[in-house]
Amino acid sequence: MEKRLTDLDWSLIQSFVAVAETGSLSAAARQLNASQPTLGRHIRVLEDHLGLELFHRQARGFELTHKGQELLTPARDMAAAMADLSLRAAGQENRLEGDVRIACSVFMAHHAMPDIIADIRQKEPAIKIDLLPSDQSENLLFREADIAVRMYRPEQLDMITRHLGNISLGMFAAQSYLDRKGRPRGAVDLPHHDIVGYDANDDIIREMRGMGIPATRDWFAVRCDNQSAYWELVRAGCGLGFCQTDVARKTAGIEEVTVDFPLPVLPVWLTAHEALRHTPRISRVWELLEEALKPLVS
Amino acid sequence: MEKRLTDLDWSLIQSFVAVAETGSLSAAARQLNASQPTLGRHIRVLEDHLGLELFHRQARGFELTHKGQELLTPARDMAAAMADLSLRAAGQENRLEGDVRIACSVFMAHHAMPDIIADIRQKEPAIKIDLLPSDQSENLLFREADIAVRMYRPEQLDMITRHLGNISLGMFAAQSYLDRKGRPRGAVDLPHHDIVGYDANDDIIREMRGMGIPATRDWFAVRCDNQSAYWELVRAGCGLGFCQTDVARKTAGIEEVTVDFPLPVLPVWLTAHEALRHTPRISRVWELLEEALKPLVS
DNA sequence: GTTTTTCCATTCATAAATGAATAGCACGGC
DNA sequence: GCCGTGCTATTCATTTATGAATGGAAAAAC
Repeated sequence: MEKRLTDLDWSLIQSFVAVAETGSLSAAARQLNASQPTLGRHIRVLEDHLGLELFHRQARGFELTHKGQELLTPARDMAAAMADLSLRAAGQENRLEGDVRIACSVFMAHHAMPDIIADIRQKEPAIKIDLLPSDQSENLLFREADIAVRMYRPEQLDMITRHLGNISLGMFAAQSYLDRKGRPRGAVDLPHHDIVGYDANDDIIREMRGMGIPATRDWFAVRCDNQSAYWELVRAGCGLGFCQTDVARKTAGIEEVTVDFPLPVLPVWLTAHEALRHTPRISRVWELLEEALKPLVS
Repeated sequence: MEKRLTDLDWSLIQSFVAVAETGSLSAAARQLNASQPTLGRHIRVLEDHLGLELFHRQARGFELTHKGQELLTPARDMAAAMADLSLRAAGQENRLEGDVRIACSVFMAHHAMPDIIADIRQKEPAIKIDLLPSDQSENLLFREADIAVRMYRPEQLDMITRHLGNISLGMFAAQSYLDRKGRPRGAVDLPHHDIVGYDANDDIIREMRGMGIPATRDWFAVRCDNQSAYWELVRAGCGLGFCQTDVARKTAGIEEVTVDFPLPVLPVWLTAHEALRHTPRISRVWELLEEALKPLVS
């Protein structure tokens, strides 16, 4: 016998939102820490229950039908209410234990954060840390992360932010490269050198052009968007490259290259959701992060 | 390992709302068509996950803590969004089959509705009917019923309503009673008769006083709030009683008593949620109800 | 004061859900 | 054109959730 709509299991809507937003059962399964057959069954059960076809089945995923689109609005309202609830719940917790999720750049995840997190783990063994390396702007609103370390001022509402200071950048190269190609004495020498650049990411090009240096994509003999791999390329002698001075100076076999133009600094911000400011494990980790990051900035 | 908050199963919130609003695991289980141990586990899992105590355990049920109260707001937002979603889904259906839930008074559920529903079932075998006898004002907003038959003008927003007409009332008694006690000729004779009245429900008293008849609770030798039982009491000869004239006239062994004061009429309204007006099975049942109820009213 | 009723917590057999494994398909990259 | 990738659908062994049964407690009814 067909059940009433009020008997609909809310977790089916949870699955519906995930599939609608990711575009596939597999991606939704990864997002919800479930499996692809499970998500597939949830969508089928939901469609049978509502008597509606919510998705067009494509070879490479699911696409919302118009009817499915119509239902996504209230479904997202449920997701927003759920996020609100979990935020309020987290804000009320008083245990100095549990998980804390920290988002930061991929590069920082490779360099500064491992030692910092090792330190946090020693000081607070009951707190477990999830590290989210990402060069995209995390949406803290849905609590994909509890605390974020940012290189730009966060502008979301309801967030607490603190500017810790600035990281200076420098231009560096492997000694092996410099021995082979010579040491540039200024901007005029740069066209005679190999420079490691980004691929699709045009941050460097825009920054150089902003300084009056007519850089183009062709200037870069080696290009890579992954910042950690980028640094390994520089270290391997592929050319000149940019790096945070504190990281570079710790790297063996690397020399700082004199530049006669000013390089920008990177601001470093800590940010977290305002509702969590008094959650013991969040405020404790914030404290420890601040303590650890302060010496790295000016 | 403790899971992230975003991994919280939304159906736990569904259970949370039900327990919060009903005040007990058992009542919530009945409401959600689940079992008491299941609801108990859901609340425990939710509390463990959030790290919060949401309810005080009482001997006769669960009472929200302050923290639980705080979370009820977003939890109810989820419920509201779910109701909106299921309404939109229902509004989009195009099948002339499925369940339709009809709410009406207990009395009507006993008398007029069985024949009407038998007729609907014959005409539309693919439509299944749930009948909700209730003398309380159902909240159609959360779709406890799809269509309601009302004796007062529904005033909720977003509803479609139609006034079908009015049911007339009369005063009746069993022939056996009248043979024994005589036939009253007017209001002046009433104090010499037994009248079947209500118990806690003071509708009759208020109505009589409104007509200038100084009725009190003591006037009624037999009192019962259950309207079907009430009518059986009248039929059994317990005294004079009020009834819808169409129902009374079909009852063997019952005589209408002449009264020299006007009795009120009962308006009959059909009402349903506006969003469902084009849902085939809803509009079909509405049609059939209207067709069947029209002859009963003037 | 006693009995009845309603509730929650616990146990465990059963039912239902899950996910590993797999096949097949279509698209994208080379 | 071929190969690799990512996807969905299906099957079935395993895991997990459910609910029947039960005991105990407290409140309500008599």
